Amino acid sequence: MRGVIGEVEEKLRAHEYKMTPKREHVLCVLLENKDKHLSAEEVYNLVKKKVPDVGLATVYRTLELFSNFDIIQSMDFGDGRKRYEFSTEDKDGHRHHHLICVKCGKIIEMNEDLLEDLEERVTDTYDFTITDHELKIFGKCRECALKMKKP
Amino acid sequence: MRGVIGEVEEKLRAHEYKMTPKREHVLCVLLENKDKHLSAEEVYNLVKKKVPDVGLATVYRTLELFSNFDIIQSMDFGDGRKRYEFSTEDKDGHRHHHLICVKCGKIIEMNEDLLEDLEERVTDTYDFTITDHELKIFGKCRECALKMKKP
DNA sequence: TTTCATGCAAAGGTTTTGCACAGGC
DNA sequence: GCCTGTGCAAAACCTTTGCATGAAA
Repeated sequence: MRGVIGEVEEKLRAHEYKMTPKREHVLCVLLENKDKHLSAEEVYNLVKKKVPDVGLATVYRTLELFSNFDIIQSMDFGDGRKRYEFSTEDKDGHRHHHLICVKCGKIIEMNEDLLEDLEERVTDTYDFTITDHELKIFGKCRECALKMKKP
Repeated sequence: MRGVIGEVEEKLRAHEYKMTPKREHVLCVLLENKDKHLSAEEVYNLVKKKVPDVGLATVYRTLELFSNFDIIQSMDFGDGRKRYEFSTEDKDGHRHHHLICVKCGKIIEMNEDLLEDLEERVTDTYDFTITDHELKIFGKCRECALKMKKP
């Protein structure tokens, strides 16, 4: 885990930014919540627990900074706020994808890269140079699907 | 084209809403810009050209109304505002997908439904009942890819 | 007359920005 | 001392809501 912080520090330093204690706390919160998709305010509240004198603006600025260097990813599930997640990209730099339950809002991650052949077809058909893709699948998770059967 | 307006009118009436002149203008603007992905404000400005006394709130309310009845679709390309498009869904109710040029912002539509086998795999693996999906592919369009070669 | 639609202005929620101060090199 | 990072508050931005007016059935 320490190693990750070091890596990020290097990435930042390479662009003339420093790894400050506040930034480290933001990063830690994101690392401790790899499975979640935190909003800026959620990150803010979690950081505040450790460092009460942090400002919301700093959190926003830090998230933007991390996002610019692909340390974290910002995403949007259509609820009016951005959500952030520590980047666990594969070697191709692709995001992983999400199953979004329209009933309970649960978000399930798919780590597979299932779109390779699709990419090929797109590249051929549209003459489009793909750098990334994002797939959201909406539906009902098992629990909610079961609930629906017994109303 | 007239037929479309009639269809929408029916859909609305089925839910006890009326097709008013303002709503019709909003619909027309969306029909006339099927290929674009207009923001609420862009719709507002276009409607204003025809009916100067329209209010922004009405446009928002109308877009919300149409959206609820799947007459139009709202989507999000990550630029902080929702965009709207007249629904040209296929029979399965699936959205079509988008290629988003990260250089010029151009959005190219893919009307194909390329994800059928993927859906099967997801259903099997995650026990997830899919109702819809949304795929965004980021990259460079041909023009921008060419520009990049001669800097 | 009763109901729904609308314009305007205000409020709401999220994110960004301006500015002065603090802190490390 | 200089430069970056930071907190606070204000602003900006998109969207929603309240309310009184207006149109329609």
